[in-house]
Amino acid sequence: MARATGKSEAVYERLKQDIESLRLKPGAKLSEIQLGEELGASRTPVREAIRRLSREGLVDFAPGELARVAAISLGGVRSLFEFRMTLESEAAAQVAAQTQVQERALDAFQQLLSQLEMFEESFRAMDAAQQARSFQDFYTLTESFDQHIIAFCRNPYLARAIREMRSQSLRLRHLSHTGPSRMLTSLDEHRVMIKAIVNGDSPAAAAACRHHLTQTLQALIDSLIGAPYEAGVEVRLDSAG
Amino acid sequence: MARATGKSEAVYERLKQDIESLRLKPGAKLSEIQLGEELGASRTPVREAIRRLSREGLVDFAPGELARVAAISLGGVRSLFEFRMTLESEAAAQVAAQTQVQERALDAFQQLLSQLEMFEESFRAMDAAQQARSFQDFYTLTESFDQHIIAFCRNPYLARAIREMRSQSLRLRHLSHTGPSRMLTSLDEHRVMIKAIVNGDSPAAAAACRHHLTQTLQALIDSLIGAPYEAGVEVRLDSAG
DNA sequence: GAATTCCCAGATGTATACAGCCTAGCCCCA
DNA sequence: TGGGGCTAGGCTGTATACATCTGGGAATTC
Repeated sequence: MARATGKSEAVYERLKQDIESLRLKPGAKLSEIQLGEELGASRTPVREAIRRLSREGLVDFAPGELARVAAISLGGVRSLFEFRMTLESEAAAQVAAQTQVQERALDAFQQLLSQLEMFEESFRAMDAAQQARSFQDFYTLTESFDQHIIAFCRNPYLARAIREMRSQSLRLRHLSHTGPSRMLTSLDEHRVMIKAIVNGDSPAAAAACRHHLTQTLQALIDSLIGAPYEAGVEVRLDSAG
Repeated sequence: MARATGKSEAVYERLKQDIESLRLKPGAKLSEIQLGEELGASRTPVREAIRRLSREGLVDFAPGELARVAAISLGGVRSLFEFRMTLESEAAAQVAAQTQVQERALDAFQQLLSQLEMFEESFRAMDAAQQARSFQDFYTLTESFDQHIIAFCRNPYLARAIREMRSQSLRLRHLSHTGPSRMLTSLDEHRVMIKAIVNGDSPAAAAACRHHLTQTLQALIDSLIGAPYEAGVEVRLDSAG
């Protein structure tokens, strides 16, 4: 049964979603047998999925021991964002250079810019309740930006590394409950990044990217320290990782 | 038979060595069954090892198809070095900052510096034949530098990414046949990097690292273009990757 | 009462069996 | 002689069996 979309892939996607959405909490035991029974697969595909998730940092795994959903620690979050800064500022710079020579890239980001400015305008006109309700559109927009960066980053290693770090970031988002105020500043930050990219200004794009990630990290940390047991999820406030 | 050093690990290490040393040539077929028989293991550990190697870029693997030793292309080599530049210049900068606050780090690099200067001095005194014969010591020294960077890089994601890129670089080394002239300039470049790190000068460390990798890439490319079939290994000169 | 030791349920590592898919090579036909 | 279809072999994906090990709790001892 060697189908293109095999069971291993299905188990992987399912587990990834469950971990990203915090449906599976950090520290939860991941028994191959139990998961296999739950997801209707045997141990082999489950095993493979767990290994893949382990390399993406969503699962803590040591040979011979029980695999567990990766813990979340303040130090780990800092490290993650620091690394993302290294990767994504470089990617932003490369993409900015790319828009000057590849029309498709320029078009894509110009279109994204106008989408963002339209949304930003209507968003600013909303009251707080409406703003809070449109957070899904906000996420769709920012995710679209990330996808563009990955898609137009011509270095495949860099693109893959960024993609692999995304899963962890997505999980953290579910702990931070971004409010309307942060959404507004984040929209600003995105606008600055996109403009730099469209203008082909690599240093500005890199700087804007670093700034955005710094602000996002700060908002996240404030959120974590303010409510370290949000949604029943423990966040270790030590400096490990 | 779940020993601490399991068969999966053994198969992985063995395959990795065989690929790095070009004993297994790019494009060589990696059949799970055949490898299992050769290495005295069953398909399961071999499977796992192949997946791990695929992640490190040493194996080209697509679901349902035969896994093959990763091809080497000029474009791929460029991408690899560009990515290494992103990672390692950042790490060098971080480690430079580290030596100012952590005595162990400072000591380690000062010791490495004196080792390198001693070797450099004696190396310059050798004739060409002697220099060519001491290339193993040269490699030991430069690898020691890489290990120090990884060991004292406080960001675990960055450290892991650098470590995972090393296997591919090691394989490429076997194609370039670094000569005494390049060894000398490489020693210089390393001395500059280490001095910047010891002095705690992060920007200088990053710049020196970029310079070193640029020079190394150039030497490698010259070598590849000059003899693209070195050791019976085909190097694709297209721009893929 | 606390620490230590022993023990067993359950988990992992590995081997092997079975089912579908891909490929390569041969044969047949125009 | 060249091209297309067919068959056979081997390969991967998945399931399951077996040996060994982990680790968590109960009983025991100081």
